[in-house]
Amino acid sequence: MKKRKTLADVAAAAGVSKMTASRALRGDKDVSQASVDRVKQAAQEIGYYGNHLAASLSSTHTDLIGVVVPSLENIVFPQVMSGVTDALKGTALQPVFGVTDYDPEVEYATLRNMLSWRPAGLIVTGLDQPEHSRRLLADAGVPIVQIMDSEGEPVDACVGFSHTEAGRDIATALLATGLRRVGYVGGNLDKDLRAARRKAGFRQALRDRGLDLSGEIDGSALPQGGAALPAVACGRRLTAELLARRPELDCIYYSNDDLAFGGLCHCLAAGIDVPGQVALAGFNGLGLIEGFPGKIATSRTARREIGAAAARIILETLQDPAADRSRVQVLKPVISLGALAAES
Amino acid sequence: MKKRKTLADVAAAAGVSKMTASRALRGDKDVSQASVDRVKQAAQEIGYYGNHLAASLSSTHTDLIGVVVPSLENIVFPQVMSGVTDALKGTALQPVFGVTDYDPEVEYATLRNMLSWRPAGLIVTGLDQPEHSRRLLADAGVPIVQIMDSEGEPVDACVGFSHTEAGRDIATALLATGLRRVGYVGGNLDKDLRAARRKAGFRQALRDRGLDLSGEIDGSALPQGGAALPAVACGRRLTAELLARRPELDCIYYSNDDLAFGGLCHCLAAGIDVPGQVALAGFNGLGLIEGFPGKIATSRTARREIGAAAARIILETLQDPAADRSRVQVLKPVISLGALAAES
DNA sequence: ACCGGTATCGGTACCGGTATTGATACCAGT
DNA sequence: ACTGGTATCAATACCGGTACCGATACCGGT
Repeated sequence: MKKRKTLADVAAAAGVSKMTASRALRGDKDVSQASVDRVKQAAQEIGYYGNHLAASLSSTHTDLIGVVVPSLENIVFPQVMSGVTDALKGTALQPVFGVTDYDPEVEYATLRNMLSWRPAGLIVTGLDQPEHSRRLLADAGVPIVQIMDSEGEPVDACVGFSHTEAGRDIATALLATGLRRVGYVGGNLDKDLRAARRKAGFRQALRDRGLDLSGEIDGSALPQGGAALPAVACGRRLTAELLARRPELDCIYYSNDDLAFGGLCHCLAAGIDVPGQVALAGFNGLGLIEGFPGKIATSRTARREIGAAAARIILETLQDPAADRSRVQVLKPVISLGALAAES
Repeated sequence: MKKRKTLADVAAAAGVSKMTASRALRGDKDVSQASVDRVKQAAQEIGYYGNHLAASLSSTHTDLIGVVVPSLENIVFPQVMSGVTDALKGTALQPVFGVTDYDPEVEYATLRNMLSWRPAGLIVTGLDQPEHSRRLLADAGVPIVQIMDSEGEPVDACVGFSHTEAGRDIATALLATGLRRVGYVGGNLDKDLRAARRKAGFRQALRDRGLDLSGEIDGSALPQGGAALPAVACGRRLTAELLARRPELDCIYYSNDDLAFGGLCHCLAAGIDVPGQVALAGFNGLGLIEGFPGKIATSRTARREIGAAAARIILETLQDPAADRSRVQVLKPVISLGALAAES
């Protein structure tokens, strides 16, 4: 392989100094149009494309925005990433993604790794990082936006909503339609702390009315904890099990839409009327729910918007670091009861 | 904000030279255990975490693997990314993701951008990059793996399968069960060239038997081209339209599983027996198909495996650039006919 | 012709690390 | 005591750009 082209090559080819070539390519001023043309022409001809490493080291700043999410398998997070990407389109900033698998240690390592690239800003999922991660973020010296949550103290800024409240709200809405014997189906509560808070909020709302969960089951009931199973299939199996044990349930709350949808599949196959016989409620408002309009109640989260809003906060903070804006931005999920609404 | 810690700070705190500190932190040899301990201790105390920009510029190599995918909205690509991430876990290499929105110009820009970070390798979706992008890849001087396809000449290596063949194969399998009046529902064929090739292969297989598509429809039939609609809902609407126009169809092939699933939703709601009255076939083998086991035929693509295999090829090439291995690795989709198989 | 101002360009010193080479200390062997 | 080898560390020269500042050329005004 031939040696990589450097700015010096471009400069030589264009017959100008390195400095002028640098300015010409970056569109700096103080360069004659003639020089700009010659330099760009030369760069084009020899196939030069710059070196971000050198540029960033020299200018002591990058155009990178680190985005840390817990998972790629749950479509919600790619959608958040999409929102970030879209909001950054047309700006100089560029997103870089990292995945933590819901593991705080992996998260810490990912954050350290990202910071060692000296990003211009960081978007991190969740507010409940362990102390050492929080300190890392606090000392980073760049705008930090925590997303998908609003319960707790953000390191810097945050965009999201209260999961406890989300659980409480949908419980309240469901109870208002007259449902009373409520069950719960969960995924991996031990790792997904936000799902756990939704459940807690949900349960709290039940208790506030003198009720409680009339039955529950989670992924650990399945072989290998159900980890190997696609979420939809998992929800289907868990629902079958739960309804076998507690046929009297008139409502099931799931930790997310995929599971809830699996539940619907079971009910359809088993001839159980939804929501007449048993109502189902999920979380997120995924596209697959539209397949059976109205069948599943859900809280529609604004994940693309959250990603976009986070990106915008970073952008604005970089433009005007002084301006003080509200640190917490709440984008509350919108409850959709589907067919239940008509019945109530 | 206090000034960022540098290696010099660590060295000063530990009472050694910059060089020794560098070696100690990287685990190089020729450093006494006592020094290593002191340096690590010092780094820990002052909260030093390195600067990849400087390190990479200095050593003229990075641990970055660029991964370029067309979309994040289709869960298939996050799964590919997951496969890459997993395969790279435990190695020094680190994936960086880029999204092109199926736009060749965006792709070109993304590739240039990635290359200017001097990655150690590149994983790119598809084999049909335009000429200038191909040249960029060919001249990059790092291992390149193109994925999700095997038709055409790879720049370097590739892992995937033939989409033409995939379309042909499922057509053949469907026809073998006696189906004859076959329709097609597509998404954005104009941009997704691989989906277009599947359709072409599918159609070719029909023609080889003296048949042809008995009806077809695509996203452009919907307001805004159906772009705003979730894929499942889109499939549902398109299926309704197509079956209204061509009620005689006994089979519909979709450009992917999401659309096919939408079709199933329509049929269930409309009381159309699947696959008895009309058989449905999708593409990918997504988890949501498991919701109604056997209802939808599909070609199960090994996308996680493809991502992992691509990552492994890069790893091996970096370890031993000389070793010549096969440049094309085919991971053929596995056809699953579901309930159709039993009937035939 | 001389002056100051503007437009354009180049030289130098870094950015924060690492590869390389050279220096130092200490030891055993003879 | 002297030599050679080994272990450990430090100094120097970059990596490929950019910030900063000084230099040059050219202009109109007087």
